[in-house]
Amino acid sequence: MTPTAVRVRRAALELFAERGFHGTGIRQLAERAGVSSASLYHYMGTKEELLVALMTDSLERLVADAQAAVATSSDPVSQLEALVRMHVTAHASRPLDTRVGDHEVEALSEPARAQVVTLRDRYEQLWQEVLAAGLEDGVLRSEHPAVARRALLEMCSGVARWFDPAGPLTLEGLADHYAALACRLLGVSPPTRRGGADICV
Amino acid sequence: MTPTAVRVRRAALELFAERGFHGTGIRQLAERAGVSSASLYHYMGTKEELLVALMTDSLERLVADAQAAVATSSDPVSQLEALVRMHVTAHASRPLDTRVGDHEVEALSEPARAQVVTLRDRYEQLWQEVLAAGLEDGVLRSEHPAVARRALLEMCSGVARWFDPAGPLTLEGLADHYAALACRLLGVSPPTRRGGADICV
Amino acid sequence: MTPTAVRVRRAALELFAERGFHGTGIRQLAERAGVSSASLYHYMGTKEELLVALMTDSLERLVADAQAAVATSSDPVSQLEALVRMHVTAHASRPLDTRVGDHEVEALSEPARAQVVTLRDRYEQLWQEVLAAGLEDGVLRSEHPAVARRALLEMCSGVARWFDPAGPLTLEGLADHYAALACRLLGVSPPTRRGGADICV
Amino acid sequence: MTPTAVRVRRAALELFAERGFHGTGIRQLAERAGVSSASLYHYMGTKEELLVALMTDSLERLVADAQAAVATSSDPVSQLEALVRMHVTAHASRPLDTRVGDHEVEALSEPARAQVVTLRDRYEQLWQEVLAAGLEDGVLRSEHPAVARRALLEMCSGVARWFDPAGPLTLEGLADHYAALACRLLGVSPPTRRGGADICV
DNA sequence: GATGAATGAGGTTTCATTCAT
DNA sequence: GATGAATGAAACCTCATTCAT
Repeated sequence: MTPTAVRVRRAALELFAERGFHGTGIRQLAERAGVSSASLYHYMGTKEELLVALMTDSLERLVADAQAAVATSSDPVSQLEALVRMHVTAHASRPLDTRVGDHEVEALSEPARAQVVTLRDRYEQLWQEVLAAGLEDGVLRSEHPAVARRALLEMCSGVARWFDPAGPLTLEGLADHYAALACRLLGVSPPTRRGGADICV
Repeated sequence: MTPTAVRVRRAALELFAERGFHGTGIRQLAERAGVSSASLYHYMGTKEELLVALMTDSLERLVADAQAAVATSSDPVSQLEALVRMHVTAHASRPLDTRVGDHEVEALSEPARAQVVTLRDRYEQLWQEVLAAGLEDGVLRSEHPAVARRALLEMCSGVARWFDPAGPLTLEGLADHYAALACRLLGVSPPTRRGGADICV
Repeated sequence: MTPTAVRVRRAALELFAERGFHGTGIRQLAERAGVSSASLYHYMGTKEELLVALMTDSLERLVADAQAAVATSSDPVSQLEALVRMHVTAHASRPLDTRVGDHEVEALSEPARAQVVTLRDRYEQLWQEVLAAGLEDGVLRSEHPAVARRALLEMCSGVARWFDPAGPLTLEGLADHYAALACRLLGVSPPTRRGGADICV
Repeated sequence: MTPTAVRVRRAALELFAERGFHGTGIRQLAERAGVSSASLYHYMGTKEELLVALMTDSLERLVADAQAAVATSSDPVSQLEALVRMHVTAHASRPLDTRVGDHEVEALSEPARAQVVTLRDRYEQLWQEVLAAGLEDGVLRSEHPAVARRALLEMCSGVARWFDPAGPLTLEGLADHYAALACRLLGVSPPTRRGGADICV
């Protein structure tokens, strides 16, 4: 990718996150990227295809990272912790990607939307499998697993909307925090883990 | 409000929630409301003023309900529980309102945006006051109160994106669930409350 | 149709005939019709749909007139003469319609093109049936009927490109001329018709 | 001309004939010619200059061939037959050239249009001179010579729109056909020519 | 109260063309 | 000789809005 191509994608990411897909004009995009609006079309197909590219890249990266997270262990609790840490870190460090991914699915028309939704489902499927394994093993507990999964994801995704890297919390600290919270949410008894350290949620 | 006026607001709420403010055209609005696009202007000022009205109504109701929730008790823990129950119930039962309120603030231009942000801040201020009181009293505990407040709100607001009234969970059950979760998030020792019942989060 | 709608169609007909469909801009169209380019869209779908409407109307009229012409007699020679007179008259008096119909079929995209081609084929089918009947009866003669049909049509259609109503020839005279010519082209022996008058082609 | 230059001209001829000058984009041209759109500009001036070149070449060839046809004899009837045979052969064997020449004159801007029209007029002038000589000699007869000339030309040019070299008719046969037809059109008494053979038109 | 007609501004995209490499 | 990158102008079309009826 040429520097200009990178600038175009960066501009799109910023503007789609700030103002939404429909709220972003092609001319604003061009201005932010530092090219003419006609030149934009060397680096993208249509505005929508640009959105699809951004979403697809972001989701594919998330899926790959999730697969890697799951692969670190065969213990559902450890897998869940790894997923949460990865998810929170991703959302805190790349909030633009995730905000666009979360808010602009409705802006896509078929068949692009179906493709993106498929990717997102694949990602959530990984969480579901880990949760299901943990619930079957009895190391995780929940009255409403489906609800718990969504609540957990919403909570973790929320960091993209407020986390400030210049704030008092490091990415590492944030990930720790949320991993512990996830365990509580799913009934993992804390004392038996990590030498019983006093983890304040 | 005449029936048509109600239909216009309902249509706007649905479409702004579905497709976003910028993604909704005045003609779609008219069609959904069952009037001509010219007639729309008997029931609203501009498209943006319609959005402002929807947001303002929704937020004012939320603020009023929050004030009522806080007034039910002078105990910070009870107040927090009441806030959570109210917030979750509102988001689960009126997801369109809250989705519009959460996503479309950026679509407003000044000075409308400032007004809406002021209302939202007033709402969050109520949470902050309850949390601050609880933390000072020592009945709530948190390493990072600001983080905890936002994480809690994100988690609770999330229900607007997934709660299904036809699903297995009642609004009541959902509110119970989240009230308990909020307590855990803020270090309220469960055994001392409600006769030590085993509340599964 | 409102006066403005008529002006829009007239403008389109003139410009599409003069400069071609692709050579005519929406702004020229608007200017010629005396409306703004945005107002144009009250009277048409897209530019292409306007072209389709013009072509369809013109062809349907031609087909109807051809059916009427054929219905005037059961004698193939008389039918052919009626067809030629009608065709020549139509092309001489409405040259814009026929020029657009002849030149701009390629500008259409599917499925509109197929519809228009179907109409045109239906029209030519009428000629073919008359010719076939005449050939079978032996009152018409041709070495290459298919060639004769196309040559005849081309010759008759050509008047749209040069006939001048202010010139020395009346529409009536023109039609006479071409009817006689068609008879010669198809081997009708002139002496037996119209009392053997000296018809100069 | 280099092979690439030939390919460019061939591509332009095909596309201008298929889709018209305004309907053909520079990028389609490049693709059909197998070069980049920038490279196109090594082989042409502007798109319009390319059209002018194609038309000029085609018309100059036509003029030269017409002059040669006229030079074959001093008998107006023979000259007319030679012109018709040449014109029909040209239109049947090079339909792209003639279609572009016939349809795209309007696409030219001045002064190019004037040049092309001058060439076309020079061509038609040759026909007119032959017809005038024949009429004066009394070997050709027509009520409306101007009409006859245009009708004759339209009829002959029409072959470019339908002649199929793979069809039943050879170029030679086609030329014979049209030469005989032209004679009839202009009142040449057939019996006195070619030993009175029964020429079926 | 209701709407068809109208429009200036702006939407996204494509145009023919140039130029540095 | 060839081309990727770039662009001003213009393409078609839709926008939110107004107004006479």
